[in-house]
Amino acid sequence: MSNSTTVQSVDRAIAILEILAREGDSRVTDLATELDVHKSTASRLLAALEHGGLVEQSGDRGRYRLGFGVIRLAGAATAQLDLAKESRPICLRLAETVGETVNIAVPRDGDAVNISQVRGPAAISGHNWVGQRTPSHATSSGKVLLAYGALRVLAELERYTPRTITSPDGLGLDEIRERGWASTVEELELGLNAVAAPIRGRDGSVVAAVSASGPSYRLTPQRLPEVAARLVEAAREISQRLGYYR
Amino acid sequence: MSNSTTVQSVDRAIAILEILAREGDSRVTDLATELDVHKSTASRLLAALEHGGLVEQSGDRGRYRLGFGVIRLAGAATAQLDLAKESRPICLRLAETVGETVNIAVPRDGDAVNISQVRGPAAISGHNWVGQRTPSHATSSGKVLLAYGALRVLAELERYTPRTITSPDGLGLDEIRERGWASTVEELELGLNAVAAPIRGRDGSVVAAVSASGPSYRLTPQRLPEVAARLVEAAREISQRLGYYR
DNA sequence: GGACCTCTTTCCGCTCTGTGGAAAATGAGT
DNA sequence: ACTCATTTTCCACAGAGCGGAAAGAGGTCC
Repeated sequence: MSNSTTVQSVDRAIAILEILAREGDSRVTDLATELDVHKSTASRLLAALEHGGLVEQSGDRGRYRLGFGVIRLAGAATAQLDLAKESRPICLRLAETVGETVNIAVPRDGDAVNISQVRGPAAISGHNWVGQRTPSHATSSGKVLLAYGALRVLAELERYTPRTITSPDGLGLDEIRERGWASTVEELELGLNAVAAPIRGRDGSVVAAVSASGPSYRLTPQRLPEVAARLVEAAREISQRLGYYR
Repeated sequence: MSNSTTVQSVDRAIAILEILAREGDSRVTDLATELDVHKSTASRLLAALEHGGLVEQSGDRGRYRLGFGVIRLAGAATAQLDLAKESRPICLRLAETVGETVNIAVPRDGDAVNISQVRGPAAISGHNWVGQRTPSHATSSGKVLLAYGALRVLAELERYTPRTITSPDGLGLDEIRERGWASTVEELELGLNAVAAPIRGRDGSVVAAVSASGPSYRLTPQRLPEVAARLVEAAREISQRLGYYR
């Protein structure tokens, strides 16, 4: 990744943000001087940044400072960095203990999206799920997110295997909440089983799910409760690291 | 300020930040689709944002998320918004009480820079100081920032009037710290007097000064201690609002 | 209130920067 | 090792961004 594949006006806009962070309130002319660009260029870049909420005018016309949009972005960044960072060591340990692939999934636009993965030690292990959207009703993470209200149940549930549950009532969301974990037995793919538990954010709402998945010859239905207990404990620990105390 | 005076590539870069805030981890192709631009355009915009620290790659090549630079900018934005917002009502009241122009000044590159102002009710009042850099040794705010270590004393101090103090030892910084306020008597301009007190941030360090200034026929040397007492009280109140408890 | 000054914003012609298409590079899966 | 999908880099070209100038806006002074 070299400097030749960048965008000069974006570089300049970012430089404006840096100057405002360092200097506070600044005028168009001062920013133009410091950037070594024409005043109208500085004014136009500031207009774009203001339109995006990253800078705002501080009362007097022509005086600019960083805007609230920056704080909003940082809030999202902090939350995302926290979940990835805090879950990593726990997932590494869990994959060793359970012997299967461990994933973290978050709710996104009606699907469960896997944001990280640690493979188990077995020679035969499943897909790379990172970044993949998975249907909520046919995955254990998805069912957790549905059961705790982080995702909405659709009226029509698509079939992936003969064992996919296609009726909303058949998902057993009440039982999942009561039990504290969800599982799937060859509902997404033949030969693939999984089990998941809910991760809570600071305010107690379920923000993600931690799951273990593996081939059905290894992760048998008989084994699911034992693995679930470990996932529930891991989810509790991750939740605490995110600031949830109960 | 219309949409016609913006910069398309900056708009696109900001849109990428918004998508990452909403979606979390995203791939180049997904961002390109959502932005309705070519993949190479998305890749190049991300490269610029990554170079500026606002996004980072989340382990896997081609997967991007918001970066730490966003959190850093937000930290600066929060600090700046707090000082302006919290000091405003207090300065409004103070200008009425004291009857003179009230300013807040912060240390910037060796000078005291005025970031806000409330004019007193008098018909004759001074300059608009907002945004103006003032020499630290010849202004009351500057002397406060020097006395409490927020600014450094220069070896050579420029003369503005016959009354300007041009020797570093003559500034009386020890006395200012002991007294808790600083003043100037026609040291920056003939006929202009001022007095200032220190504002502390959350960690107790002096981050700004609140001052009152006016014509020397009104703000006489005899009146300075009384006005100073009100400024010290106002500074204490602003400091508390910024999170300083002592 | 008018004149003057300084700064910001908007307009416009021009050129150079950003774009999209294609090729090269890269990484995952079998 | 091969295949495939995705990302990154390269390059020609045109249109987006630039700087200069004019218009707009606000403050100061008389």
